[in-house]
Amino acid sequence: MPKSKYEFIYKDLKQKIESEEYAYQELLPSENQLVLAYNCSRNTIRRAVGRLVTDGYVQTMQGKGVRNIYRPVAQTSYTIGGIESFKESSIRNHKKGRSVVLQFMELTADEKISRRTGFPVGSELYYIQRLHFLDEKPLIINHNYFLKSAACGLTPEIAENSIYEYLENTLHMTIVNSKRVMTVEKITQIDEKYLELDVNDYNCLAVITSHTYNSDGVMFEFTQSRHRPDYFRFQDNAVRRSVS
Amino acid sequence: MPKSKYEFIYKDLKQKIESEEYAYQELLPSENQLVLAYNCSRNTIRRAVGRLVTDGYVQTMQGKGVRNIYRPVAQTSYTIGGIESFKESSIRNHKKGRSVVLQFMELTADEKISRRTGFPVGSELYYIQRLHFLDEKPLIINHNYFLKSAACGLTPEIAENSIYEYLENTLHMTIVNSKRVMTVEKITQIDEKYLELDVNDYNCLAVITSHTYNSDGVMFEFTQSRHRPDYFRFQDNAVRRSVS
DNA sequence: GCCGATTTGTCCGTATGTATC
DNA sequence: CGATACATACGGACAAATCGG
Repeated sequence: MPKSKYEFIYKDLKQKIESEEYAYQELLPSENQLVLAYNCSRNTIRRAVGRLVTDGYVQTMQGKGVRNIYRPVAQTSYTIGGIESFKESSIRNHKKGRSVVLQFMELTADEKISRRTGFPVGSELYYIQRLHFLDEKPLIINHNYFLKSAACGLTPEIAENSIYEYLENTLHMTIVNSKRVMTVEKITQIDEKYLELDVNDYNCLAVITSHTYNSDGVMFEFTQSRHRPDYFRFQDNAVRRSVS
Repeated sequence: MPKSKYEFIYKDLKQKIESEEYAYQELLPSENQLVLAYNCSRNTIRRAVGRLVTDGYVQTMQGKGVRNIYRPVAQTSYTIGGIESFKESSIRNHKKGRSVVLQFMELTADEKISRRTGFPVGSELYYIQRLHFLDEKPLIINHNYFLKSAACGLTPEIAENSIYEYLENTLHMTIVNSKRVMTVEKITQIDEKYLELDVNDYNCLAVITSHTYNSDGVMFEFTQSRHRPDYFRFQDNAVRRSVS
């Protein structure tokens, strides 16, 4: 049971679009029709449709209607979405995921770590290095730094399963948003070894650096994800806005 | 003059945050206070704040307030945002941009081009290859395919300046959204030549493939942007949603 | 070209729920 | 408990764009 009405409508419409109940380029029912169908106010419909717009599922046209522009994609590789744990995206991509903890240690942020992660000097941190497999293929090396005061009680066993599951379900933390930067970097010896790469083949990989915040407003996680280039794929839908 | 009230408030708050009128981690005035300050309804405030949330500028906390989490970033490299022309992002990054047209031709989509671009077989297209310089450094090679029926009248001269400016201001097209996929690919001889890369240094680059739609719902542009890896940087703010 | 019907966009006011302090 | 804050939802009004007659 979804907690809100507009979220129910959003998911219902999304599912109808994905199952091609509306054809590509077809107009959805008008807002007023949807108001009757879902027995709610126009604002509620508009909120649901707004999410579909940002998802790139539909586009709205003043005076005309709401057009379905969703195309089912052949997912040849691993796709990244919002904020997800590796476990969650494995499930979404219908693949079998497995994680191995390469390192697990506690440390205190010095000048160098502080510059790299954004945590203040002196912060008590967990540092975790993990290798993620998808269908038994090593695809991602993660370097996680968690603020000990926010993620206390982490163990290698938890890290092997799902850290987010622990933070959300056991510590009852609410993860809110994540600022990410994507770059391309040279591979290191560690990458080469664990991701089974050959420098003569690819000598770079895709790197996602993220600062993640919880509902207390504290940046509790800094992560660098290093992705095998031949399996990396990041999807996005951008909306054009007036050039101010 | 912005066309809408909420957009004015959004930009005003954004500017106040960027100029650090509110400190990092400080709470913004409550919605009710903002209602008084801007002399508008609470809905309007909430729309403005909602955009700031998706921008990663603030986070809202039920029962507490709206916290500023914006950090001014040292922009060492070229940053990509929403849907922008190269000219627009050059200006936003305060750099001097210049574009050179390497190829300009008209062609008809055959089976192979259709598979690559998503345009139906037989579509009349412009194919444009351009090299973009930033501060006289070659950073991006673009391969553009434009639907002739939507972008008619394109010339190499326009392509050298700004195609989007032509489409929006002369043809009065409204560009709406763009589905993008980011990957890492091996460099080609063309990349090596024009981007002045050395295979022994980097042998990959960042590739952004995009399908762009206008307000008529037609996919009028397919573009592959190939970015010099050492200057590529893509920023993003992701929001965590319930795992349905 | 004009008019009216339809549809989305913006804005308002209000009521109620829920979380925080 | 009450006051304050954000979250959800409703209903109404008018503007702006589109389309058909």
